Amino acid sequence: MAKEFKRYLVTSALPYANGPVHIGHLAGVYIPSDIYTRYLRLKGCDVISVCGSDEHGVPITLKARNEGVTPQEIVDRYHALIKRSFEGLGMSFDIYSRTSSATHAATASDFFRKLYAEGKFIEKTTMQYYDEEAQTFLADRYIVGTCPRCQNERAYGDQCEKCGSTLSPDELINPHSAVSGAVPIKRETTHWYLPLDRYEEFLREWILEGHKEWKTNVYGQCKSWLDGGLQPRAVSRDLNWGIPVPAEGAEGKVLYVWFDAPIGYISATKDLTPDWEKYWKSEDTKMVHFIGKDNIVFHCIVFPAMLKAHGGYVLPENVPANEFLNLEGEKISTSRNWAVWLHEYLEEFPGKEDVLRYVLCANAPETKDNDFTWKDFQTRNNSELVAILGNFINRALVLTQKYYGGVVPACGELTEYDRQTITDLGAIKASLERNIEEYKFREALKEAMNVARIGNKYLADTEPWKLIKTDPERVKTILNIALQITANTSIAIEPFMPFSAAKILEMLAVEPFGWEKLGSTQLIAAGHTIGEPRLLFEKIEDDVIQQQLDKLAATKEANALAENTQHIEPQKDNISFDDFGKMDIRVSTILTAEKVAKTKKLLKLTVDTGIDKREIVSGIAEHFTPEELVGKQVLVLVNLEPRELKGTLSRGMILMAEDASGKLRLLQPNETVASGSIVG
RNA sequence: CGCGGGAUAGAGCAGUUGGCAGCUCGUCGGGCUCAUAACCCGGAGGUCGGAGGUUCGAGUCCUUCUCCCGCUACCA
Repeated sequence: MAKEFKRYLVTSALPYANGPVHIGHLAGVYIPSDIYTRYLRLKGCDVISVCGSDEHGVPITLKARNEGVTPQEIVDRYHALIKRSFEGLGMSFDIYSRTSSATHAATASDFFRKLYAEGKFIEKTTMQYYDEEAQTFLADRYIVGTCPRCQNERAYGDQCEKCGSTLSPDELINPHSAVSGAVPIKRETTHWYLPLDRYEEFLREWILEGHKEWKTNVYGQCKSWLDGGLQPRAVSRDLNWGIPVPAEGAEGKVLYVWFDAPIGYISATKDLTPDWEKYWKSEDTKMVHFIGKDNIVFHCIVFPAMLKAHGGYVLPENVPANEFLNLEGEKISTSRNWAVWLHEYLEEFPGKEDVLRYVLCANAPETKDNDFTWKDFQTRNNSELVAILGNFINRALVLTQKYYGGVVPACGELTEYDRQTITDLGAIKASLERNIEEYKFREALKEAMNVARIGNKYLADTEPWKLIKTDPERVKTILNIALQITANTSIAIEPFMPFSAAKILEMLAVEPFGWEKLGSTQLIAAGHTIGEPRLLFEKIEDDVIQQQLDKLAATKEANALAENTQHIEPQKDNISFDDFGKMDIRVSTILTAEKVAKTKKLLKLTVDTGIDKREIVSGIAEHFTPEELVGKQVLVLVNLEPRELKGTLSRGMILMAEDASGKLRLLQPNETVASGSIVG
């Protein structure tokens, strides 16, 4: 049943070049991808691993505008930074390319041109919001206005975050551009669309029938999209940063990043080797995309549809998408600087590349979101890497130096216990292989560490330091086996911790063995002289961890400060006293409060307005618990047009003060007054 | 609103087709003293998110509810 493949093509999600790479990217995508690639190389497979910077798209142009530099300067800066830090971590891409390269421009253009010429696109003209001041069309998200449902003045063109309703830009009251603040106008624009619906049947068959082995999160997501019916998706945008659309009447239009970026995998391969077609166009190539969960749809639905439309390309054999990694309990956020940045880690923890690789793999979010904490980082280093792996290597080497001056003793007759140990060691290879090939890297890493566990147990049980006094001949066999196990650790951990694997080889003064030797007890010949033992890992002390925690605390403080000093909304237009008089605001008492089922933000309140007792639905559930509200006096606008929210008629509005960070506070009289008291 | 994923020992996770709840770390007790106070053995610790159902038997299958994350700007 398992298809035989002659070669492997491994891709890793292209990092977006508007910021550095952080531990979330590493745990989700790059570490698994590198483990997989190194494993295949070690086995002697024909494998290439490609990656590169994704350098187009609106956010980069906005960042450039904010900093007053060109988009090219932005991507140059981050491409260099990302590339360098990947190298520092030992990422073994065969090529790390970029989408602003000439090769990529040509590849992406050709790709588009072929689909265009063959009539694979459809053309649609629509009215889009245009910002005349910034001279740019605006994506839905960059239009801000008042929500027609809850009156929130900072609703986005696609959604109001306050009441949770899905919007279109047309529904916004008083829309303005988030880029310049200008009032946008409607302008006609034409775009090309890839009709994904035409590939629905093919995708359904290929994924739902053909790839039931994909991870549940990936398969489930695909099924959900396919069951919901696919829609045509625009492949072009009105923007001046990107690859120009190679078609009639396409001035000022570029390829949309989602169309452009995955083609980057192809152009990177072209930059790597003239033989690139072998990897992309032979049926016996196994292509694997390493991505994060937010990219599932693009790599499982959209890109395969593109490849299918083009024809001649292989489709991914698997897309092992990971979930997300949190940092100290909170979502990693580039804009809020809540992250551990790879380039900073490499500077602050020199020589500890493998520690990060280990911790991120051992705690990788393979089945659900996980949390990275510095405390856990320290524990894993101290009680796993130092205590189990480093310590075993050190014990074996130090004993050999002490008893035999560094010359490997000969292996004599084996005891039953020796044989059992060798059998246990031999079992690791198959299990390690199975786990890596099933993309279960966390489990695989544990298995690799078991080599050292076996070694520690072997030494503890055989006690050579005692036997040396009574049976020195037996000790030779014991240390020979201990050294063979040491050599095995180097093979087993290489995909995960290449720096440490190399150090072990160096200390043993031997050449790399290759994967197939894993489990062998004939790796080091008797009489061979080993090198000087050095410590493989060092303990990480509390103060080092504390420094990192302090750094994060400082970030948090800076964020809070920035939010408080954010710009104050400008004063609105004057209104007449009559206008003001139309508002009927009353002091009211909250009688009951409960969460509205199936919503995040809504609370259903019963209030005594003095006039009557009425129900009000309010989008404040994220700020107040029902319990703390009951009995409180609040100000209520009682003559607001009633509106139905989630099945309840809401009659009135609770008045709140909202600061720049979006936090809400109740407004109440400074001492209790009778319900129904008029405010004005 | 909808759809997808998740909830299992103090922490982090595994649990294949239903069949005696496991692993790593931590913790407690013991052993060892070659080793970076490291290593080895043993113990304690779980009503498997809540409720209901199917079954001789449910962590696993069904119904329902709650909470977290994603699908939705930056973003893996």
